[in-house]
Amino acid sequence: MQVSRTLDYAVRSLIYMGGSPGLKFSMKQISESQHIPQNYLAKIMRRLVNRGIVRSKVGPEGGYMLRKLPADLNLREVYEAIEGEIRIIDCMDDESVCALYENCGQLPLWDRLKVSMVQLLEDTAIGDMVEESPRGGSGGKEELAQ
Amino acid sequence: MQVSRTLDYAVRSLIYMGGSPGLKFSMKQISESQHIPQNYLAKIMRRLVNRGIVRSKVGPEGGYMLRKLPADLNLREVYEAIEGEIRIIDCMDDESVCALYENCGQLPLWDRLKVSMVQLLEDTAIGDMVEESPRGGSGGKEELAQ
DNA sequence: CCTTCGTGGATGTATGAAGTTCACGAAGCG
DNA sequence: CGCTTCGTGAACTTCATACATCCACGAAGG
Repeated sequence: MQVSRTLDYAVRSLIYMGGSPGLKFSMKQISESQHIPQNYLAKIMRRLVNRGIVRSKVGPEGGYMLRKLPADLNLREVYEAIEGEIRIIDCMDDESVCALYENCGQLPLWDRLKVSMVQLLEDTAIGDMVEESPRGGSGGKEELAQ
Repeated sequence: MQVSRTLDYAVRSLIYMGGSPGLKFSMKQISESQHIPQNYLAKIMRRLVNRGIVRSKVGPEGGYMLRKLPADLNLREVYEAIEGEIRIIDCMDDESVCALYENCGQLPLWDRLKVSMVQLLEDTAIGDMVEESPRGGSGGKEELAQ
């Protein structure tokens, strides 16, 4: 019942970027400042790009930009971009998994847990986390997006 | 961010036992009715025994019994017996894990998530789940404890 | 046309969950 | 007493997947 390091990396990166909204960040900038292996970060960023959370630009002066204001980007979107649909237990939406599905007393609990989790994630924006970050995400030394 | 199958097994077994409080169940009874490999169930049951959640009896006519009424056994106890202390992310109580600990904006989120999770688990008893189980846990064909 | 830098896919690795095996000893029963 | 039942404890195997690396490719700016 833990959050993956991959999600941690993604959130970290977005908080960093959210510290200077409107700026563009190279993979190197992000990976070095956030202590994330660059090649691995590349894979994570692609998921965020595919989900429309960040915009990418290739070539010299390339990098990534948030597509939304940090205050409008909630954690549920990020979670789902990285982990896929939220599910607490395998059988949750797929009764073929478990022989006891029809007679399962624990499903309601896991469902309540999921609902409260989704609620919390939805109510939290990257912007909120930027503010809770002592140094407020990135430092502002980045170049302006073209 | 999923519950382990092991925890699922533990909860299942306890719901089953909670269906007939005061009765004793052999490992075979539990493993067969709940579709859990018997040798693996043995390992799970030992954790529940060590945590004082169930009582065991060895030898012929041996088996397991709940030590509490199902209504008094909450899910947090069970969770912690199986998974250890609840933590959403590795760095949660151990700042040595992460270089960014002091400057981390996401910790408050994971902490809120943990708190709400603990709350929910604590507020749910095995007894509640027995009632939500269509057939109400075990069927009542078990022998009385001596 | 040379360099920069993200893309996409293939590949490697290591950890932990899930499951198995087995020798042991407690305890009921004849 | 001796046989059988049945949980105990530890060692061991298997397998999936999270995490990470590598590299050839192509877009784009100077």
